[in-house]
Amino acid sequence: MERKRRHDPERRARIIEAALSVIAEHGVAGCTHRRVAEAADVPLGSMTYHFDGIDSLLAEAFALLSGRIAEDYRATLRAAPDIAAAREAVVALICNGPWGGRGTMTQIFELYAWSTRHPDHAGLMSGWMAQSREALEAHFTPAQARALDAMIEGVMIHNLASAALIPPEEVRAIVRALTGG
Amino acid sequence: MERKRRHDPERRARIIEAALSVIAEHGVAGCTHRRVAEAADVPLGSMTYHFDGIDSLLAEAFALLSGRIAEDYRATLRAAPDIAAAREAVVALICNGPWGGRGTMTQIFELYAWSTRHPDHAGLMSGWMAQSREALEAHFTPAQARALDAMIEGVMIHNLASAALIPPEEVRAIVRALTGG
DNA sequence: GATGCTTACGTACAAACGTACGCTTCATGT
DNA sequence: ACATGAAGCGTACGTTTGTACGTAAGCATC
Repeated sequence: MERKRRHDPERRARIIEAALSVIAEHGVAGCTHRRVAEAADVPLGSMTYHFDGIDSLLAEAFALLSGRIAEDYRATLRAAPDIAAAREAVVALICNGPWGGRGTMTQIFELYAWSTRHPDHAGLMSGWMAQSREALEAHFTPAQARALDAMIEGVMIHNLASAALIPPEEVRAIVRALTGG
Repeated sequence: MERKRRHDPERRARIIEAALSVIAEHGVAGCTHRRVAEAADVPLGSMTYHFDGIDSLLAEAFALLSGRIAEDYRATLRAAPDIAAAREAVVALICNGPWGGRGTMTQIFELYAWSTRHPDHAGLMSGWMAQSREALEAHFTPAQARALDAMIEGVMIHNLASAALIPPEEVRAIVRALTGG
């Protein structure tokens, strides 16, 4: 009988990471203890040891996802020195789109669906949006920030669905229209 | 031994309807034959009799959902006699929002997530968006239609997440900005 | 190296799942 | 009234699921 990797401090984090990738591939519907365990290369027993149940694992996974994306968002905008650059940053956010491939977008949809059905975790969605709005308000008025934020979301979804991407030039024009430039 | 309702021509449709409401409440993850059967008040056996499997039931349910929403969309826009009315129709679409309560939005997210993971049914999403874009193009230029379509999506999502709705006045301003009015 | 305490794992179990299939019921033609 | 075929249901089966729990490994202390 052989026991391996008893000491493995990254394990918990690796499980969460694995959960995200399982979600991307199989959705929340297919995110089972066993599948995640295999993806993370940990024994099944580790699942119930590290997490209180599948829902609590999902909650942590989604928290990681939203935190990560919000950070990306913030960083991109913070780097902009003036309004013109900020506008261009927004264009970049939209066009570089789902921050890491199609899978990320799937994860985001699953997050939306899941958090809508779990009022206890509604903060995942609203907090994230508050953060992105706040990041935008460093450069724009609150009303403009609201409009841009919604626009980013909407364009990304449409870009994902219809394969025919809205060209950057057009995105730029929209951003200009929304920010009175 | 008692047998009931052998003759029940609406049964198939009722099952699909029930599937949608189960999805709203439990997500695709919790959409099981048994739960749907109970919701539709039909015996479990009817599930496999009327549908080839759970995925094929989901596909039909989502098709119904998207068709229904697209129709709503089209009808609202078709009723507008001129540009000004069309703009107002768009505002109405956004503000009256999820066409039938929070549950509808959950269903839509689940549809997005599901169809993204099922390439065979990607047409559900892209077809719907094509339809709504087409409806918009009766009144606006293609570029404006794309922008409005994305905007509608984005604002609705944000309205759902953050409880603090974007006021109609502001929506009206955005629509005006996007359509050069 | 023996002891005791913490950490982590293997495994077993009940519940819930999707699905197949034989049998009942009904409508129809005679 | 009866036969017959189609339609629809009840049930049972093999899998997969989440989770609990006894037990083994690691580690500090002596």
